[in-house]
Amino acid sequence: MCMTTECVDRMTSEVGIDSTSVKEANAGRNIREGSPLKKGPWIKAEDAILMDYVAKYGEGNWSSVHRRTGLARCGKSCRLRWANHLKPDLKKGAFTQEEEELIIEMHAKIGNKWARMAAEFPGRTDNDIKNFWNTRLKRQRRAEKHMLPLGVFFQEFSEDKQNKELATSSSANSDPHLLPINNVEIPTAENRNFEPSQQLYPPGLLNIGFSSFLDTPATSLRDQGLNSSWNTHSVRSTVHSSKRIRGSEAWFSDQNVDLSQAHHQYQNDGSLFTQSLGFSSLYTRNLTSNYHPSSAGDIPGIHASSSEPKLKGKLELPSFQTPMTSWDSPSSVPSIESSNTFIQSPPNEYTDSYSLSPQSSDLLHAILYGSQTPNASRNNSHQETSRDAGPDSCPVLQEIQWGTNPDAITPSGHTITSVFSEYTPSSGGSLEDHQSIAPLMGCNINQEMANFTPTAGNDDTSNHDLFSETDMYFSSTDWAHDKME
DNA sequence: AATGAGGGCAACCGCGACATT
DNA sequence: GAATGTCGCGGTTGCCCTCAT
Repeated sequence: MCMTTECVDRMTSEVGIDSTSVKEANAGRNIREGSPLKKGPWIKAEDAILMDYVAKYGEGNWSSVHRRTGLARCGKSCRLRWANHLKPDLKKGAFTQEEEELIIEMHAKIGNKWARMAAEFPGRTDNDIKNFWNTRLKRQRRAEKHMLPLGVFFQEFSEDKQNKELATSSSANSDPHLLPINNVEIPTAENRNFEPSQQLYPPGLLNIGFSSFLDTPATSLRDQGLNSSWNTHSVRSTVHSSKRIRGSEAWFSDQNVDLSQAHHQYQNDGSLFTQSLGFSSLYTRNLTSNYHPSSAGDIPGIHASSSEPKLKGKLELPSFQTPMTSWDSPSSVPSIESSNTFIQSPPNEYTDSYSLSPQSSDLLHAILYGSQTPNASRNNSHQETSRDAGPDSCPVLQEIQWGTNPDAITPSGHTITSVFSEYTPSSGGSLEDHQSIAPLMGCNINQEMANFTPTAGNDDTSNHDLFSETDMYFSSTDWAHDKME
């Protein structure tokens, strides 16, 4: 279809739009594609035409915009432009802290349902929220690039131990595709197609203490003032969730926390377990209804010593979150971004309420903002560049120190200690004390790492392979290189 | 001052759901 | 019931700006 000058004149007169402005608006249309429709940035003249059209015909019938006004834009483009920019009640500007917190909470519950989220934010568009979230992911990925390759880290801690312990522990594992970390077996780099299948973890486990922390802007962590004691044994990272959960497994192991016991516990009382970690009841419901772990064996890649029941039921997944049935035979390999999103998007149904319980919200706040930390997201984004990957900004170090800072105050006035106390099961099970929860939260890592004993691959390359070559656990190897320099 | 990296944002694309013919 | 059109959603890309080196 060719929009001739005569056509434009005729149509614009019908609609009452100045034909000159239409001609002006249509200048520079996408000639290359041979399309009568224009692509790319909108100009004011186009906006004016579209606004006139909406004023006259109302929202909708986007496909007729081109027909009725001669505006060389497709209906979809018009709808998008209107919805994202021209709509009168749109709220522009940075997200407030409250909005950010709500986004985080909602994303934890419903995943990448931007439109549904936007419905809860008057004046905000799904695109706004999506961009906001993706920006966080970018930041997150950047932070990951600078984190410590744990192989190096572990080696530093265990060089003096591994030689004498290697013989006994390595003999315990005969699977060449698995590198044991104590009792936890981890697929080696040989399983290149392997991608952690996060949905096979208890959703809440992934969601609190790891991914939420992951979301925390680097400066938010740095600004907690927890930056004074960097040393060569400190981990520098915001760890990818898939890495973090793996680390947590090692921590469980190192803390003599038996995963099977832990899982038994939340099989018996999912709420206790999840709440102990600050999970909302939403996750509890998932744990108790869809997820029935009874031992570490329910978590692929963790090979418990006994046989266990498998996952029951099918978890509802966001569109991109293709379920995988096993660690080494993924039906698809989601991107890192997807993985992140996945982890942060437990496959839960939309619930009747977005709000976490006050207590879990407290813990969420504690995780996200630490001690009276002013939100440092976009306004400080430029301070969060690669410079923040320096020793002073080691997120995990801050996790460690944060974990040792019992007086950190949540926005609602609770100390970290009190929140932990509130959520720590008072008795029974292997998660009965802070010590067992702390590893989940990244606390006391020094001790645990110090206890860590590589049981295989006691050379540089094997660790390196495990933690960086796969691109799934650790995205960067340049940290060690930097460190050498 | 030049340059590259990263952040933020706008817009497009592909796909699926739904309505209409 | 099939074909077609429309709309909405989620994912991705590209551009521009800022900042650090």
